[in-house]
Amino acid sequence: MSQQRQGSTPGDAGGVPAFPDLPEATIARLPEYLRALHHLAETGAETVSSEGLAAAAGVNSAKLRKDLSHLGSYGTRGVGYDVALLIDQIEYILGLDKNRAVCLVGVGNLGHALAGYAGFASRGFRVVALFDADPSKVGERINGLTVRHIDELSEVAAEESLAIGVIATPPGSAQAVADVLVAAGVTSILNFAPGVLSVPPNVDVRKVDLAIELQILSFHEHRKASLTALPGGRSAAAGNQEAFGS
Amino acid sequence: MSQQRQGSTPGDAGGVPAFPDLPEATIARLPEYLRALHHLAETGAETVSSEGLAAAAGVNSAKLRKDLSHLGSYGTRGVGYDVALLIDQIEYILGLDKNRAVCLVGVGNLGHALAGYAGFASRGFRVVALFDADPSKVGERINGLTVRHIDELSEVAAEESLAIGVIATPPGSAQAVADVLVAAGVTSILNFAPGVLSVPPNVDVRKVDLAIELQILSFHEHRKASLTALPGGRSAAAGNQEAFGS
DNA sequence: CGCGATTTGTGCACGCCTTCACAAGCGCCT
DNA sequence: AGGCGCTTGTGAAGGCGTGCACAAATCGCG
Repeated sequence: MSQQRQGSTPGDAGGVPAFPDLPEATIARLPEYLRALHHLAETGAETVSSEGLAAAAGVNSAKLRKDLSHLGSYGTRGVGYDVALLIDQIEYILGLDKNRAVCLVGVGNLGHALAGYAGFASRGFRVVALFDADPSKVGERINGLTVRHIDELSEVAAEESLAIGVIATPPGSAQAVADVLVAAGVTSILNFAPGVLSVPPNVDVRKVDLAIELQILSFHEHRKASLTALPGGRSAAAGNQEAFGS
Repeated sequence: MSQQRQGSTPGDAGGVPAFPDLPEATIARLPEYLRALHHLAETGAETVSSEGLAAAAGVNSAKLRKDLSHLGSYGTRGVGYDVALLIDQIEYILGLDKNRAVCLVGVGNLGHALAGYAGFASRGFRVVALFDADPSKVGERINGLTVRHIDELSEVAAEESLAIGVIATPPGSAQAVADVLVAAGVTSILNFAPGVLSVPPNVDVRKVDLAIELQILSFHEHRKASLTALPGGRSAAAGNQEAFGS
């Protein structure tokens, strides 16, 4: 994933710290740390060691310390990290204090589920509008929202300041929907449709392809099967995660 | 993702080629190449150049050539790659010629959608069983399958030689379900529940966390917002993909 | 048969990320 | 007040992945 970044924004206004220049790999892990921290906060923990948090997030403790060091020194040597403070910091960096509005296009099988997915609301995202191109779906109510026709997208975007759009349409419609989203001013897209989207350079696209995940697992199955059929009964370990007392 | 691998399996039985030692990054891209190749095959193309296939898959052509070179020389200089041959090769490597059986645990909001997701069946995976712990869900019919109680999982696994399990339960149940799957002999797990799973080293886990994807996009929104508020109106490009004439 | 156009396969250099190992800093206990 | 144990933050090394640039190979045409 070849994201690139360059703004270190040295002297900035207000009391907010300058926007740090985080490695992409770190960014991808921050949400995982955040989830683990929320879990710890619920159990009443005031502080965590890098070792403890790393275990809860399924990573190496050195990696975790380096990641957190990129956003400043919020730990205390000999003690650990202040859970509440770290949560605030990560949420600020991720921009989750904005309670971002998300719209979803494509209310088919998958879109239906996403519209009702509790994990979005509980982690700072509000699904504010549902769209579909199929007239027979327009008007349907899902989880308190009414499905609207995709032609209304630009109007809604103007009212709600939509920044993030989710595409859950069949592959053939994905590019057209992306074009509509971009035209409406959406600058971040989460795409569940297989295929490559073409968007302007200022728009971010992340892709989730469920079949690809299965295919990768299938490869490892194939590999494991061809290994166990051989002499050395090597354990052939692969990407696991550490324990996490449920 | 710290997968590791070591078996180059030098001299092997039968006519099948020795199992190559592919970089993890390459493996993750093979499914994307495969999808693009199928698309090309439908349009009647006999051969593709690395440039053309790379564009269709949204990657650099040099990267594509290096990836393909890892699985052997299946291209012809001056001509390109044989589409049908390459499809067979990639499907063999990914183990998709086995038509793998998949079971799904957790028939809630998301699980319901996954059970009916057409993208699985169309790409070599058969969802053969649905499970849930909630007695009120057991017996429900979804897409031609009947939801069974999770206690029956081990019996079904014995009949169907299940290798891949999908977890779509609430976070609190995910670890328990993983334990059941592992006990039943499942060695690959696709986990949609937030949190870290603890499994034996021979079991592969891939995680898909929809909220994390949104959080990463939210970060980029935050970054872009703090950049546009500054002097140099840099374009601030990020991970896009190339065109793909639909 | 030879030549030019085209495209693959790959050696090499560069940069990012991970991991180790340790110095610096903090709190607690005596 | 001093010392001791614990934990963070980071310098340095190594590995992995990417992309360039070019040699090697193949086809088609005259």
